[in-house]
Amino acid sequence: MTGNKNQNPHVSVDCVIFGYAEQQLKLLLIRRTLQLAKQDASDRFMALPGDLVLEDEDLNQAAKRVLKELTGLDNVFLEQFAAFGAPERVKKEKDKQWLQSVRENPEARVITVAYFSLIDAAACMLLPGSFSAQAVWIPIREVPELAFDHNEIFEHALDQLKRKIQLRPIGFELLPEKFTLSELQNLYEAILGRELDKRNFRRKMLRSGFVIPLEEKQQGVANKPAQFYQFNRQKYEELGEAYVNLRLEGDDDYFLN
Amino acid sequence: MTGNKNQNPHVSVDCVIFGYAEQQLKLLLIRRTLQLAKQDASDRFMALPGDLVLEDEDLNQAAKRVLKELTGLDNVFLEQFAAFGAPERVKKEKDKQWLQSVRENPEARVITVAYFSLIDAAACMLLPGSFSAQAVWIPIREVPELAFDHNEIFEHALDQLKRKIQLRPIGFELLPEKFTLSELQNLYEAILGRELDKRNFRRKMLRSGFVIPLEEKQQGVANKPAQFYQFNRQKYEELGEAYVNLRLEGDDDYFLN
DNA sequence: ATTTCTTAGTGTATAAATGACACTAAGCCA
DNA sequence: TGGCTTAGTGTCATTTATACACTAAGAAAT
Repeated sequence: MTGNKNQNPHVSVDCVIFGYAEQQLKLLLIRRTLQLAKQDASDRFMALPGDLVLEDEDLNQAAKRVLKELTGLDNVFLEQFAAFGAPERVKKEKDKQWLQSVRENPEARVITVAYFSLIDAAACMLLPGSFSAQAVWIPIREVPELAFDHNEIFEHALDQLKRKIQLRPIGFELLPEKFTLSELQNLYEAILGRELDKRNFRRKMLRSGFVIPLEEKQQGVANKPAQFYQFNRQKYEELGEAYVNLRLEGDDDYFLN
Repeated sequence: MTGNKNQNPHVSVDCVIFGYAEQQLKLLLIRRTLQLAKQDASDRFMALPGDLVLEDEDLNQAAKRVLKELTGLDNVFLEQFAAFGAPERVKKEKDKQWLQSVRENPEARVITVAYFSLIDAAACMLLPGSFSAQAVWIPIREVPELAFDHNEIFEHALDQLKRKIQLRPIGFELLPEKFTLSELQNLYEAILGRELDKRNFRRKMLRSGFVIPLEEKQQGVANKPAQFYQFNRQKYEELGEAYVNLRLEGDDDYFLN
């Protein structure tokens, strides 16, 4: 965590950072380590990256700062999605030791504002620097028990992502500049946790106008080389905050008609 | 505001409470009055109902408490939608005097968690009691300059409502138990700020299964009496948090396909 | 050179939803 | 009885959704 001066000890931000690598959706977690290097219970839990908000800092700024310190990335998708403020959320036995080692007032109630972020995992070298901790990518199906109420926050973020991805073309944030439609489909399948029909998926994406084909094709693959595409950022920006129909077939969890 | 003991001076909740009456969508606001009855600048601004969170109180509880104290209503639609935490949000000149009269530490930065609520305005008699203030219903097109960043919070809530109403059948929360389809359409038009085709609207609502016809009809109206309907709460509960396609025609702000 | 393997890429038919549009029905009142 | 007002209804053309199976291209192995 950052230096202690000028922190607001009552409000923090936590970031649920999603990345996509090796055909899997992953979550960026911090492996907590106590300075004292003594093994204890509270050291066993990984946590979402987060920090107390500084006294003169906006919430969004604070989230950006956490993300930047950890990943080196700036100007990536980052959106507030909920505040968590149960009085007992930082008062569980499992978290006590760690809080004592790192907070001036470990008993204080802390309300946290949660953000979710989508990044191209390949484009970010992890900088464990200022967090005095290690950052690791964990596949979302393998997320262990986390510190505080971070499992709840993560689940909430994943729900959010599943919905939002069908209302706004944000999936592209997880991919590199150029990508194939199969990669894009794979990503959607990883997020939604179900398989999609290839032809319907391609039709939907192409008609939406958010993917534009490049001249380039894959090279040196042991099969028919795939066409590369690019995200249509201009159209995305014209969109503003509006929603788009990107609903994909078979989502009984979503639309029931 | 409630008694000062055990408040967390750093976190508040604010409620954007929508009601529907006289064919208009309205916002419930508090007319601030200083105990001292002296006229000053900060007294001119109305504000969203809100309060500091108590030390041992969950955020949702705090919002419920504010709503209950003000309207007497419990068990109504109330949903967190965003946190606002700009450092300067409580530091504008216009709000200073009022803060001094009501807060122990008027300089303190306050992060607020905003909720939006939908209630049947007719079912609630306003109880200005503990707020030492008057509550008033203001049509949403006539909302004046408000205290703090409350205009921003309100606009945000209204956006949210416009979208959400097309993804979940929450419009009914604003109506009495029994209502006519024309009333329902009117409500949607008031929220969305545009006119809808009567036949398409009725088809959509009836097919959705969220309205069920009653035996009863209007009485004593100077025209063909309308059928009464009821909201299908059972189907709503089965829905859980899932989204439904309730999109209405002509929403260029929403879906662009 | 031919075969094999693997992933890319394509089209159609049916069903359902959307959107545009105009007249009749019922009751009250003058 | 006629006039006023709001309720209530149906169709057609277009678009969208869904289910479904084969060919194309390249690399590697024989």
